[in-house]
Amino acid sequence: MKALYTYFIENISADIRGSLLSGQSFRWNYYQDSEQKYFGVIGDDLFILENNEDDWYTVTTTKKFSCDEEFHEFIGFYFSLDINPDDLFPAGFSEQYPGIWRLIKPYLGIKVLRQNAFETLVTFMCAQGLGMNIIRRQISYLTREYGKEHTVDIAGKPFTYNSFPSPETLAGIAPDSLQLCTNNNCIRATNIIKAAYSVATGQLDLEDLQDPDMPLETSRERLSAHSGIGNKIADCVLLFGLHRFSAFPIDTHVRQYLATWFSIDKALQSLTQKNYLFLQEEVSRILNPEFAGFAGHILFHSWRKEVKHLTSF
DNA sequence: CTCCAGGACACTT
DNA sequence: AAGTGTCATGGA
Repeated sequence: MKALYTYFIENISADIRGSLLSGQSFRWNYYQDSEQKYFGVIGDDLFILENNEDDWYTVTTTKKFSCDEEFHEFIGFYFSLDINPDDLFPAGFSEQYPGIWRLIKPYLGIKVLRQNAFETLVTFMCAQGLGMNIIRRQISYLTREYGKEHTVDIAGKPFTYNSFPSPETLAGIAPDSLQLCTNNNCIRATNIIKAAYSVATGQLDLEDLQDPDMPLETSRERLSAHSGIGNKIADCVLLFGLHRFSAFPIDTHVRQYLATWFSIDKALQSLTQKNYLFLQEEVSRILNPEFAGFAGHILFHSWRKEVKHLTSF
């Protein structure tokens, strides 16, 4: 049974809810159905974030920090607080696209989380061609089935949660077993097991890919060399799991907003390799290339919420 | 029954 | 190299 520790976040300038529940992680949820309280797992630790007032949060966690400073460093890293929000969109963006700016303004506090690379890799391999709700369910199955279980005493009641399964664990299971966690898709289960094996054996070194000095194209090629990983999933892993904020994944929603908001007609044509790269090139002229993916995630979420009115997260 | 969901890949030109 | 069709599965 793990112990709990309490820390405080004071005056944080970030949209915590939006960051946790905008489809970049599927490991966070409302706690006890409270809109002000979120819980999730980072590594082997449970985190419960409770919004007190405005930008103040109480954090209850199984992770013991040696001091307050270490806690804030951890939070700052996870929520990318080191990234200046003013750098995300180029100067003049709000004047050039006032209509879009009005829609995304409530979401400018959303941060791209610095998540674990392997988790992100598996998560987005699962996500292919599925809706958010189903993805969430699959990841939940996956962690419950193969992740190490922990129990913690919360107000006298035992609360269980699971770590994300390790590469070694996933590498060693049978496809027809994992299939339950991949919407009964055996091909996808096989691909995930292969990728996990590749990570477990060191053939795919995710630490390497995290190196900011490695060209983005090289990182992407290393990832998409694996079956089941194309441009889009590779870019998602780069952005959400390898902390490469320039990586700009293009999916069905992104295509829609590129066409509607930025009048890029080619966004609606078939997404061939050439067209995919062309669209990224176009985007690099609209957004700040260094943070294209970061800004793109804000646009993505705004589009889903404000235009499509989707409630899944 | 049709269409959609944070696509990938083999197979023609 | 580039474009086109196919695959896969559950949910609305």
